Amino acid sequence: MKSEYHTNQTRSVPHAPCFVSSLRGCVLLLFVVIRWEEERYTDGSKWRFLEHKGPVFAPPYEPLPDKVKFYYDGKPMKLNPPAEEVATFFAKMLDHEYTTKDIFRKNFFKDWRKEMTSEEKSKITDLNKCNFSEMSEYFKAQSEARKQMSKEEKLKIKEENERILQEYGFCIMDNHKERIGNFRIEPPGLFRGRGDHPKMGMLKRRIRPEDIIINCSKDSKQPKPPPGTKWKEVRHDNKVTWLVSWTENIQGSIKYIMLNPSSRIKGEKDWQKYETARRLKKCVDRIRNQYREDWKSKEMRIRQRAVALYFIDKLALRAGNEKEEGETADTVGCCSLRVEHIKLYPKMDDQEYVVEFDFLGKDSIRYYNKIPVEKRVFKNLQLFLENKQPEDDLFDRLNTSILNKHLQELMDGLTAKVFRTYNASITLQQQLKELSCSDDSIPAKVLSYNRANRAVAILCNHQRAPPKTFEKSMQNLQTKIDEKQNQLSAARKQLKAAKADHKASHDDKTVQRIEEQLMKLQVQATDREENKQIALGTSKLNYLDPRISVAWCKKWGVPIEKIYNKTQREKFAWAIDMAEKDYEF
DNA sequence: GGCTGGACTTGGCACCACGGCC
DNA sequence: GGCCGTGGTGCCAAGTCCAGCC
Repeated sequence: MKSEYHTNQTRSVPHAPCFVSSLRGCVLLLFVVIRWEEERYTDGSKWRFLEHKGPVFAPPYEPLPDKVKFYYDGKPMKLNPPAEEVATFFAKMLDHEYTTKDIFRKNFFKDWRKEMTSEEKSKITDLNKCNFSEMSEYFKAQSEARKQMSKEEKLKIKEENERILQEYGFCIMDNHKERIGNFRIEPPGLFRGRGDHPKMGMLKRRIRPEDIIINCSKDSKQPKPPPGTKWKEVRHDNKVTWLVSWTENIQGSIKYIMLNPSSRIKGEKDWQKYETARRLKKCVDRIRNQYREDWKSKEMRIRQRAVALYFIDKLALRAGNEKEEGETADTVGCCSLRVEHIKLYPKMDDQEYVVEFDFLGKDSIRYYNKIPVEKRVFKNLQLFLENKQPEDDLFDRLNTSILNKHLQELMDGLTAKVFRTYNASITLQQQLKELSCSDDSIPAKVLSYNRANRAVAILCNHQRAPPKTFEKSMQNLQTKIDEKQNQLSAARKQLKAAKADHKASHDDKTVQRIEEQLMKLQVQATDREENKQIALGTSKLNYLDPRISVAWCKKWGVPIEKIYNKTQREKFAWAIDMAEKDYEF
């Protein structure tokens, strides 16, 4: 069996017919087509053979040493292991703001009490009387000790991790050895949602083998549960891509272990996504004309649909599914916008028909934007707002399902999120065309690339909190620039003097080298400053057709390593193989 | 047509290994 | 050789979308 496997490293065979363009030999070409035909199942199945070793469980709880005490109402109290474990979760977060929040404390205390013995329960009735500080100190000391470990000890841990990775981190799917994404089961702890989450502080319970569903092929060697335990179920469902699943107890949703982005199955899906977006490019004008027409429709539902689609297209808003109230943080997308999230200004400064958006989107990231819109859109919005309360839906005749059904009719495979992919990728391509300059040095070209990437991140509202070390690191960089400038003027002086004396010419090069170094630093500073509150990663990883970047690198002679790190190159191996310098999205 | 569960993608952030610098 | 800053990575939450059910 083993000799048939291709590892990621040795595999040079692309996953899709388009890869053919980058291949030279006919024999190889034939092989690609056959292999592709073989693996692209028409019956909806995702694989024929799947073998893996199952998940790695979180290490069991180790009770605290007796000297580390928990105090209730000033008196030491030894907790039983289950209650003690949950207490340690809280103690570990003591420095975090979370533990001061009412909801967090309330949820935690309620779930903690469930783990107590009846005796503990009757004693511990008020979280405010609990003192976790000794526990907290103990964990801080432990993490400090970990940092102070000797090289040998650190190496040993590293080797052990590597061993686990080798054993559990790979699977075999249809003749390929593939890297698994997240083969470790999430450890128990306190749930921390994002934003104002009503469930923050609840206990995320420990996952046991009895909770685990294994998915593998019948003819594979099945993973063994830890001694003395059983899996919940072993199934052989090749219509799905996951290897392991379990149900988490906070939302009752299912969690999965799936393959790494570098895997064939993920790469193919990614490629498909961008192909759908490219198909949208071909018919986007038609669709835009259509929704503009629909702004005039007699039917309210059609007008709403058309205005919502306009926002999704123009502003790259997310679809906005309905959410169960009280289960999650109150966030919205386009279809779930409420009256309170927009304000209309017939005139603002020198612009007409301005809409102001202010709402919390995915991950409770604020979306704030003021944009002028067409008069028709504006009038429609006024109509939608009539006789409504702030908490009413802006688009009361619309939801994502209605919208996506409509989109499906306009183009096969079209959904709301395709617009985000399309607009992100087309923006990158346009920006790169505008910003790139052949006279630029490599660092300047990379800055242009980052700026194009940044334009997309801004469009998609990918924000981040400024890094905690931002100010300091900017200062450090500025110091370096100042030093370099001094160095440069010194070198220039020297050169001038040398020239006057008709001395050696190699000093010329020294000046040049310093100039380059200085320019590099200045570019770095600009890039970092502009990037203060913008996160580039998400768009780079999920929205930008990597073939645009690969082609750009080839066209402008920028090494791909300057744009994609190793992991990203692995994820985008298909694109690196495929795209030539003239690739057009 | 609404509801729900399931599968899969997208998202920000904390943490830590690693490389550069003194 | 130790310190410091940072990029990369893992973590895991939170979206999207679809199928199947009634």
